[in-house]
Amino acid sequence: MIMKKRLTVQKEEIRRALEALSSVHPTAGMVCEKVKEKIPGISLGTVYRNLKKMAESHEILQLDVEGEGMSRYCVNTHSHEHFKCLSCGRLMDIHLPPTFDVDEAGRLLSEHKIYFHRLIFYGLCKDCHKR
Amino acid sequence: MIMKKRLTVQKEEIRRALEALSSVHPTAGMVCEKVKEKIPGISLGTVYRNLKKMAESHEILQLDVEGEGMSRYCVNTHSHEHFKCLSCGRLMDIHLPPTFDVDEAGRLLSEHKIYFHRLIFYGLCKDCHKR
DNA sequence: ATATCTGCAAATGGTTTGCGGAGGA
DNA sequence: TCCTCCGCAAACCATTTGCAGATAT
Repeated sequence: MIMKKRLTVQKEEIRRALEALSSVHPTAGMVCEKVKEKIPGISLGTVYRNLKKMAESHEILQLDVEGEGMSRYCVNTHSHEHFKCLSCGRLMDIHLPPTFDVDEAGRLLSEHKIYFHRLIFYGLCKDCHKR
Repeated sequence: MIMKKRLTVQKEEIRRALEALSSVHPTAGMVCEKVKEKIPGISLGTVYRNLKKMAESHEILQLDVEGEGMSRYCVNTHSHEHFKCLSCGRLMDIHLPPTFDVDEAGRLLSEHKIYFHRLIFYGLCKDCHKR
């Protein structure tokens, strides 16, 4: 049972939107709005379907932030962590040094086979903290 | 505007259920079923309302595991991390050594004020890995 | 006494899905 | 042509909420 993947303009634009919005870590709805600039007729269902496939194939990250009722998506698959500001609500990237290997620490401290992790910090961002 | 808290049997039993089910990291529905053994008439709405308050006041942890459509709850507020087995689906505790200070690493590597974090590892648990 | 809490049931809202038609290979 | 993908709209389902009565203090 071979499942051939097709390249559609919708899929391309969804990826493009994810990249354009990467700094805000968009939700499915935000991605859909962005794609509408190019494809006004795009449907939210299509966006969800594609995001789900991309997340399952590890092309993108799906982030479930505590307290938010919806998922955010991240095109940056390079190892990095996230920070959520409890004041302004922004979700930002944080890069830990390679010497601080989270997965490796988990492997050393448990007998499980660890594939990947999700780490989100919560607090006040630099800007909100100053005020 | 003072909001006085009342002690109700529902609240007590919800906490008791959370403790009894702590090893499985129960969902709201599971907590409700457990409480029904003592209070058959308990409503799911009451369970949700209490869990939400407890999570907001940091009495318990609310865990949003990737791919699961619902929250899990954790009474253990001592510092620890979680591991989700992608095969059997179990969510387990992992204890990292105090020397591996996740929050401190975040503070050092960013200019944000970090209050807490959520870290979940994904992979194959010891049992599933053996098979 | 009275303000909070509960049970009930309806509403909410993000996400999924069935279907018939469109379109990529 | 064939089969996957799309748009549409309804369905799903975890969670929230309005209301009237119950209850803790």
